[in-house]
Amino acid sequence: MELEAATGSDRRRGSGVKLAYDVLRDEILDLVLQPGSAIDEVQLAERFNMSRTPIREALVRLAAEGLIHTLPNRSTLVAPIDFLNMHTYFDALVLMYRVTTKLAAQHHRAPDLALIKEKQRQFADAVKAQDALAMIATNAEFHLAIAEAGRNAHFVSFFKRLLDEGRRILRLYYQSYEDRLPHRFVQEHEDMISAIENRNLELAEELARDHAEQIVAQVQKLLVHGERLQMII
Amino acid sequence: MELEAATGSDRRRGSGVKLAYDVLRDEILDLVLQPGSAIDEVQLAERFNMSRTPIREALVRLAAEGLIHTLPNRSTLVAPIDFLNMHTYFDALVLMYRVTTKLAAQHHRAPDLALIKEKQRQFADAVKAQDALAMIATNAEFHLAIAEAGRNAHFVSFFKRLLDEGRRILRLYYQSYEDRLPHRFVQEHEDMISAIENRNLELAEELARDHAEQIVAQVQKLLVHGERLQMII
DNA sequence: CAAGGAATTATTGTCGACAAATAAAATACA
DNA sequence: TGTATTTTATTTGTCGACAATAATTCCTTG
Repeated sequence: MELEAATGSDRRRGSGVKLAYDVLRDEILDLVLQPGSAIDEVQLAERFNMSRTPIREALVRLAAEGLIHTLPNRSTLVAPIDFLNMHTYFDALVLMYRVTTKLAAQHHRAPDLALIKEKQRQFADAVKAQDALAMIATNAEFHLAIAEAGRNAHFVSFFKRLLDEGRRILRLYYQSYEDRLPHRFVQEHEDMISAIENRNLELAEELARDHAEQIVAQVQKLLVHGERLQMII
Repeated sequence: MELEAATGSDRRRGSGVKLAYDVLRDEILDLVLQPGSAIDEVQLAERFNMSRTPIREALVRLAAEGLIHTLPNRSTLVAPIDFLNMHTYFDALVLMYRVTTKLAAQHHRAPDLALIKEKQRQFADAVKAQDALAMIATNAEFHLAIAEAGRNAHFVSFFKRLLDEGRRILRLYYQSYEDRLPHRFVQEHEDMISAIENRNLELAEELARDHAEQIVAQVQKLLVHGERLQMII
């Protein structure tokens, strides 16, 4: 039996940071790395078979996105989940759901709709398969596709950031529940698609708001009951 | 006559990046660095009397904020101003004006209001003094103070980013006009403060929207006329 | 003389090492 | 025994150097 890969790291020149960044980002958002836990540069450097320089660059980028916090001259740690101000997050999320969906109804073109429906199919499949992780991912992609159809890059990037942050929260949600409820979301998605397709701006926005508040209510109900989540803070 | 400072660079340990970041950011936003122009790392390293490492970190952070673009293995350049999609920027800006002002009316406390009024005084002074740069800066600070009073960190950071980006556009605006119009903005600010103080959510949002659209209209009127601005693209 | 290819140059991405700053441990002292 | 102080150790921030990639120049060839 051989050792894995070993030092045979012939990566292409600029790909080091991207690799570290992507992996770390996923691990943070999928709660593989505990919120609040410390991050060691040298350890990461060894793990990824590269020097500290590209690791640091990846960390700087993650810090810029708010996914890690850097204490000067001291450790850097995975950003904690801010349960106290959760409602501000939901406010922002609901607003972005509304705005992007409305804009999609206004500005979408044919290929946009095809992509949105494709993502919806994938989401439905994930729900059918009761694959929580896939649900979270495809749901985010679905709404991001809608946002793209709205053709406002500023909203897209802000929304994307919120959805990322939300991955950590939803992860907790799906972990706790037994994956029963999301069927309802599939139908709500379908309704939103119809509204977008018919260019019914008001309806699209209304459905998006209801959909968002629906999810928010579910998650909040869980958070109130589940003091056990406090463990993770 | 002596040479300036020379290599006597006793900065404190983590301050190098911050210095480079702050200076470059200001120079980009104040149009000292032309949008689209190239950035040379070595040159910056010499200028700031430090190695390329902290310079690179500053650049990575600026790139994360969208203020510079990095072409892999090639030069990095100051982010161009996207005149084509300017309307999407204005849409986002108007929405954030509305949302943050409404939230401020809802959640502000006494010290918030004091800070807002303080910023408003500074803005009025800048208008009186016809100091365009000060107007831009204090106006941004005024609206950011309002956003802070709204107590939603997500909105604050998004709004901050938009206002930063806007500094470059407003810079063009104030450069071209002869600094005559802004008096009107002072009164509009006063009205917004009153609405916030009286906790009149609807009025606050309405005034903020009008105020924002007022500014947008001014800038757009300029941009339509001023093909000369295309030079800067 | 134009076009394609080879050599040169410039600039970035990565590395290993060192030094400053902080945290932890060990020691001294009341 | 508990607190203050020195010592040690760990970890970050910075540096100079090297290597890979792309841009540029120069040369060859049709």
